Amino acid sequence: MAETTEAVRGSAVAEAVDRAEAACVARGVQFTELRRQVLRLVLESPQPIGAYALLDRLRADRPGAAPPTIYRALDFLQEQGLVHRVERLNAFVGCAGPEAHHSCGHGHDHPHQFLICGRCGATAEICDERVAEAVAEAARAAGFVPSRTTVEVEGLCVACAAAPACA
Amino acid sequence: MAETTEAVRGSAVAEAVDRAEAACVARGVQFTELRRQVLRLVLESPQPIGAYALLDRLRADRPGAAPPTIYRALDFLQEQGLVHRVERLNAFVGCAGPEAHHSCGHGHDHPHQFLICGRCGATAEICDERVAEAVAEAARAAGFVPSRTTVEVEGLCVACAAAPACA
DNA sequence: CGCTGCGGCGTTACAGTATATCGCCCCGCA
DNA sequence: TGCGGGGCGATATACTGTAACGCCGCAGCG
Repeated sequence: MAETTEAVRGSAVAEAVDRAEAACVARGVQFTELRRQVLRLVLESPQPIGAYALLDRLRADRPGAAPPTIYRALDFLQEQGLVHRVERLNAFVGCAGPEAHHSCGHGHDHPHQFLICGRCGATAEICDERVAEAVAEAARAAGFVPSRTTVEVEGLCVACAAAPACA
Repeated sequence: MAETTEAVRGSAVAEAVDRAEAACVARGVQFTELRRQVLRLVLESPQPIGAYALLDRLRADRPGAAPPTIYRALDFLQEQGLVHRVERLNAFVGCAGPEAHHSCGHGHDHPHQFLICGRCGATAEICDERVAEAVAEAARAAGFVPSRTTVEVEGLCVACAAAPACA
């Protein structure tokens, strides 16, 4: 059962990595083996994962990996919109379907918001146009020219809200 | 001129500290000398200030201060809504007029948003109801029960946007 | 009075996050 | 062949944050 789940997840990850590679090729940027490995590790994590946890896992393949190794790869993946940073957690998540946002007219840095469960740690990415719009308008009203926006909500996910008594 | 400005700032800070103390007394929480000093230091900084920069300044008064000293004080001040953390900067700012938000019906953790200038580092706090509303609604639409929300916009402030050519 | 519990704080140690810098290699290009 | 840039290895270091222990003052209480 767990095997099936992991196999499914694994193939979904593999497909996402392949799509990412195709996108990078199309943009004329280098999708190297290191970047592929790091993206795979981020996508394989069911929750946001810290840079050093990522580094530990990367060392299974690359014993010599050091902090700059992982940070350089993460910087690249963020620039390409394949990975997002969750500021509240100092951690990283794979982007949910970046190509969908491109087809919606957004660039690599498409608007997004995070819903972070304070109990189980699950983090969902949503893409709400009204939120993005309201934030952009509030900024403009202050004479501010926005470039990148962070919206992160901490609270209880559906599952945890339904079971409030458990420790 | 600079003296006048600093004196004005200084007295404004002193008044804000006094208001904070009154609020804490009214709530039955302890506004100790350490907490007063840390709040003053945060308010005196024209920009968001890091925990360790704060610690350095605190040591002028308290040579023995260590990281836990500053973090405990900051935790308290955040709980009381007197200080906010800017996640993107790993830094802290004094809250702009917390009592105004209370009178508007918000608790100590009133909704707020930050506009962070990527060039000069100036950080403005705004309180836009439509943004807060849109975020809360988007979260609820996903079955999520929100508790605390972070909204941070990076971009160019009015002054820096008006002078785009300067290095 | 002594006991107990708790909050605030000092102190030490450590964990986790991030960047600077140097140098090598490969590859494309003149 | 020389040159330049990107990607990466490697070392060192800076920055941010927390765990754990213990002391002290103070309120409550038998």
